[in-house]
Amino acid sequence: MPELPEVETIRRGLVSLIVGGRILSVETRRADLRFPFPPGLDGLAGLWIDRLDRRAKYLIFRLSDKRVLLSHLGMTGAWRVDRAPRAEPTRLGKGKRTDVHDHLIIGFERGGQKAQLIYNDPRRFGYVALAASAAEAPQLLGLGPEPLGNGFSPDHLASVSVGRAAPVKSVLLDQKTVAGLGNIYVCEALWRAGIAPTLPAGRLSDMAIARLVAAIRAVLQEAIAAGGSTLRDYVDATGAPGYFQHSFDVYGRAGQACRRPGCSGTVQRIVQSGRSTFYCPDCQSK
DNA sequence: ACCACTACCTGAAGGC
DNA sequence: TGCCTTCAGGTAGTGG
Repeated sequence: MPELPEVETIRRGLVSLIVGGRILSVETRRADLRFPFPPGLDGLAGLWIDRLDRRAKYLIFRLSDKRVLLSHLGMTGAWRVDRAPRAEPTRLGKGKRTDVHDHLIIGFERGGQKAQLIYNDPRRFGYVALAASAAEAPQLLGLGPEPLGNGFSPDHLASVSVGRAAPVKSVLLDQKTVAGLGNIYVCEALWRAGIAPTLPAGRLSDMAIARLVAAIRAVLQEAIAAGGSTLRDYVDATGAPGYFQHSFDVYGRAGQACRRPGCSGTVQRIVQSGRSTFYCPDCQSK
């Protein structure tokens, strides 16, 4: 599901619902997601949620004892807030608020009102982790710069591309290169920059690198403004879908006409490193 | 160090 | 209706 724009959209939606809240209880519905739940989750009761930040595709819940709860959403992870208490599992039938894929339920109180912060993840590729601080979270070490921050520059992309034989598509998907891109936005950015996804990263010209950095920034900013992209099941913290999928130029458009003015090419689907790549061979040539 | 491939898990969609 | 195959927003681990 979620690349940087979707995670950022979820973060923004959750902030106004949970920041300032006090955790009352933590319930896990099964022993593990992709990785086992960390021990001591129930020990979070009594702490306040001071802030909610994002780094790359991770949500960072900052707690009042300075610890952080990290959340990676994998392919299908989602957070939502239920205002009313959930129905007990014994109450079945229509209108039930339970879901077999609700794996983590954090009860909290905010402004005198009780609510639940719920993590749902059908495929369970996501996970949560606890760390003494964000700086000490191993998951965040080694991540490349934020694509919308100052650390992501043509110079940076050029320096990590030197000598690389791997296709530029694969290098951009590597979170050590730049943190937060996924399959959709890499395809879209390469199309905007007019660069073939198969080009070895080390053969990018300085001009191409400059176009690519600008394209990555632009597509992510536009996607955030649109609330992310909903392919099948992604929704934000309030249950609303994104709508950037209507702006895709290549992703999911195999066999359709290239949208670049003056280009008469057809979008192709190929497989790189086991993942679908969508591009126009006619205008993505360098 | 680099690169490609596989596994992890569930569900939706399409073909027959 | 149902069975089977393919595909899906990610990434950690393995082996060449």
